[in-house]
Amino acid sequence: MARRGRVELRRIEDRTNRQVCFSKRRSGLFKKAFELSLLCDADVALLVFSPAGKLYEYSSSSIEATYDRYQRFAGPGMNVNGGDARNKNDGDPSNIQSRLEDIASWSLQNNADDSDATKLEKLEKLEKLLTDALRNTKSKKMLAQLNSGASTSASACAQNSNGPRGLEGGRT
Amino acid sequence: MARRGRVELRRIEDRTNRQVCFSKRRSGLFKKAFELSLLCDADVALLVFSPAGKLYEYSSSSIEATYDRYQRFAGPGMNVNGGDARNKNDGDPSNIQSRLEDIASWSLQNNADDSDATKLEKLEKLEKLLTDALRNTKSKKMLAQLNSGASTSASACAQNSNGPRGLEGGRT
DNA sequence: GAAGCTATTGTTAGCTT
DNA sequence: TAAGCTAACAATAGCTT
Repeated sequence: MARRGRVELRRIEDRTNRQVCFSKRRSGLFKKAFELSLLCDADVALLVFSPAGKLYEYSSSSIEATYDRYQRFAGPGMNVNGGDARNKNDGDPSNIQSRLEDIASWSLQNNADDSDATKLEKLEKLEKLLTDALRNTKSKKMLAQLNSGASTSASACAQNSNGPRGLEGGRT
Repeated sequence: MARRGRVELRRIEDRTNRQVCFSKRRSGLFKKAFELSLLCDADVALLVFSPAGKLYEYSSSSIEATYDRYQRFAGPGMNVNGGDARNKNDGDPSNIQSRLEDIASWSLQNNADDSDATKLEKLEKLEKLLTDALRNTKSKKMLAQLNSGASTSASACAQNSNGPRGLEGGRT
């Protein structure tokens, strides 16, 4: 039913058991890595080689990019380098971008384990949603274009958009 | 005393809260990584950059060695598994749909107050984001289509080869 | 603003199918 | 062999100090 006691922290000797444990814990580890990057806006790169030599990877941006960053950071006696080239809109000006990134990220993560057929189904649904959203946006854009004057009356509006008011009605 | 409900999977907006969460979860993640490598005899490399740019690393052997191994492995074939699945019953598409609806709703509401010129600017930005997301989704879909062998629906394959970063494919 | 507490959610070892 | 179940264990969000 359930385990008898605490987990012993040493190599699992039984081969089958070790493989099953690897599969389960790898799954959990990748989930945790993903959650950390999403919740806390961290850059995470994770490489795992199974005992059999099979590779599993996750990265919130890309393995290569994160490793490059690591080398610049830890390699030579590089200076502090707190900030970096990445321009994450931290002040959540257009929070839309963050959320789209979240969706893409989540989608990728979530699809990784499915069969290709199931994955395809989900992706088709997502594609439709995005297509609809895009069509809707284009439509509104056209309207705004007409209203703002056919010719480009580029006005100097502050690009300061406030946070996502009314967005917090979160889903579970 | 304790949390009210389940954790929302989105970026934590409050900075202090995000920092505390980062610290706690980072600790948990590294522990899990260590346990995986020990229990299952796996080679694990983990790089984490905090939002502030601070580096945290763990590797069962060495970051460099594992990255070298990764390059040799992923270089030619590009057959790599990404992260793993999450709650299976937590309907994937519906969650995505909710979030897209949130975005659309927010966009609509948020744009109401703006001048048309500003609105136009924002909509153009949103359009670009959606276009990118759609292209990315089509890419992944095409990949899934190829892997699943049979084409279930008559959707045309996208032409862009600008695939998503983490090509997932190998399932065994 | 770090450290400790605990109710609550989340993970998983051993089992069953 | 893989997939699903559930009791037991572990992680942690919000709180207090």
